[in-house]
Amino acid sequence: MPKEFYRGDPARVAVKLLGKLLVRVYRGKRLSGKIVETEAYYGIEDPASRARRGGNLARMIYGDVGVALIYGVHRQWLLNVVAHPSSEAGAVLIRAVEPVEGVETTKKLRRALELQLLTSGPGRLTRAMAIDKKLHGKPVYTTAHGLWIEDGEEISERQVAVSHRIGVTEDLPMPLRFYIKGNPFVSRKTPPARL
DNA sequence: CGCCAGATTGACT
DNA sequence: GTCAATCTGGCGG
Repeated sequence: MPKEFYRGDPARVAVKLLGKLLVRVYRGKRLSGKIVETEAYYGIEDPASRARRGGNLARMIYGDVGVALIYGVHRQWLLNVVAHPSSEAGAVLIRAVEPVEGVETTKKLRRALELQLLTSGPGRLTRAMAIDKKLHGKPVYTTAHGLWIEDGEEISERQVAVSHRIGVTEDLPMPLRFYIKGNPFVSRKTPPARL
């Protein structure tokens, strides 16, 4: 996807990412997965955003679009892509993918788990696709760094389900999690009641 | 350098 | 269902 794809409201970009193919080249092989679950995050006005904590991540959320923003939490790596309209702030968290290419390699990275558990969760998919801090800050609109997003399946509006974001302690009033209805690779947890 | 909170996961009372 | 392991990033000293 070209860089301009990521210039838009984070929630809108999050929806557009559903069905796209996340591609990682690992040891010369293509690992890929169809994106089936995303969440949108905003700037400091968003209580769940890393931007609120300041520092480098905040600068990146307010910075150039289309770059991978990867940070660690609970010993996992979380993959986001910076996405927002010009001179605003935001990012999209990739929460789950459906394995497409390189499933065997992916299984090794995750040590023989059920297929369904390989990539259905933000920490799971980064591990399964060997995505870590080395890719932090790299653009995903070129194939130059071994991580990018390709066009994929067309998803119609009625296949998209929305809910509140998962795991956040304080959410915004509007639902910002988007996933493909009925897809078995969507992470299972139910979103907590919002405040 | 030590402290704390957390966009999670998986093991277990 | 509950719960703690374990690590990153920000911040204070």
